[in-house]
Amino acid sequence: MNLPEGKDKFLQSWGAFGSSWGVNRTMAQIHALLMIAPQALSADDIMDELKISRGNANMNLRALIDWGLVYKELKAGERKEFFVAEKDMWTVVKNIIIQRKKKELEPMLKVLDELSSVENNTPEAEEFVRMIKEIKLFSSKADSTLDTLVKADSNWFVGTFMKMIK
Amino acid sequence: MNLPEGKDKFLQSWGAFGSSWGVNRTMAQIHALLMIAPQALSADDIMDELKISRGNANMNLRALIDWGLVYKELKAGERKEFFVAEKDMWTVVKNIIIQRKKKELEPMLKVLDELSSVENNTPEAEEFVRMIKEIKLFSSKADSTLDTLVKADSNWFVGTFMKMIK
DNA sequence: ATTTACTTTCAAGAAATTTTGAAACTATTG
DNA sequence: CAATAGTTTCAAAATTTCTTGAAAGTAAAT
Repeated sequence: MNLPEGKDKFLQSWGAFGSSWGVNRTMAQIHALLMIAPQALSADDIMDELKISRGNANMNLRALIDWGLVYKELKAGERKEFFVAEKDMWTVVKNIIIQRKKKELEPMLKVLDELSSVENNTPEAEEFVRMIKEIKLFSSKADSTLDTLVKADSNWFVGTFMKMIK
Repeated sequence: MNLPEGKDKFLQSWGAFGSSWGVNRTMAQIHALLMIAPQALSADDIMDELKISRGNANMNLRALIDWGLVYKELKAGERKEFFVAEKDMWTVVKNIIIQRKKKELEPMLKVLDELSSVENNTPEAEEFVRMIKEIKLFSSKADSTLDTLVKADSNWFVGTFMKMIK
């Protein structure tokens, strides 16, 4: 396979993959494009390569920057902004975990906490509270596991953890 | 908070939570409803409680059964089918991992494998292949970590792993 | 073999999400 | 300060995803 074919296939697949992971197709594709780019790209480069509008490129780039997956780069003497991807996969995954934990898991934990104080006088209410508590216990464990994972460094993940579970 | 309020809040939140995790809102809500139900529910019960159509209920129930998150239950003397949720959270999460790994991670690994044989003669192609290989390495590790996790039993997860990383 | 009870399917409609593009905005240059 | 180069915003359009409901399907009961 040659480069243009390969690039295209990667952009396609990464886009599809991303969209099943809570990152929209274009956002994932911009990230993919920047990951394989040997140097920083401008908004226009990205619009050209992915055939997307300026607005779309801009909005998704901002989101990627928010998530810590892309950085702005200013080139001396150039007026435009250039963009580079965070290329370390461990950092990429870590940042995604941080964002999604904050936006999804933590609010859920808060709700579960409120719900575990539902009056449990009937058998139905009893079952409800029992189940909520089980879910809460499990979710808190997942939450703290993720905290630890995020604090751990890449070497720990690829080294110790992998050895341990093998 | 009383039971009806609590139930409602849980169904709402779990629906929203699910939809950011690749499970559609209704599918997550049906699962939530069945998790807190003290006994098996019929399709009509589910339609009533969630105010959804028969078709919707049926399709999402089938999907939940496919994923191993819900079971059919036949009651003696009853012609209708009843449904119960898998209530063990570890099994729930495990089954979701199995499904998503198969549908999302594994195809991606296959693509990455094909892409790592792109001709690398130019600097751009070299960077491409280098990056693809890094992503592939990382993804294979994630893949085998998930395999191990799925094989491990609940106690291992809540016990050993938690202790180790704490 | 017909009725009755229930389940499944799927095309069309509704809703949610994403994308566009042009106008507004900001900052640099001459 | 006017012109130029570039960025941001956001309402409307396009696309994708989900839901409905009625018709078709299945199978137990009479």
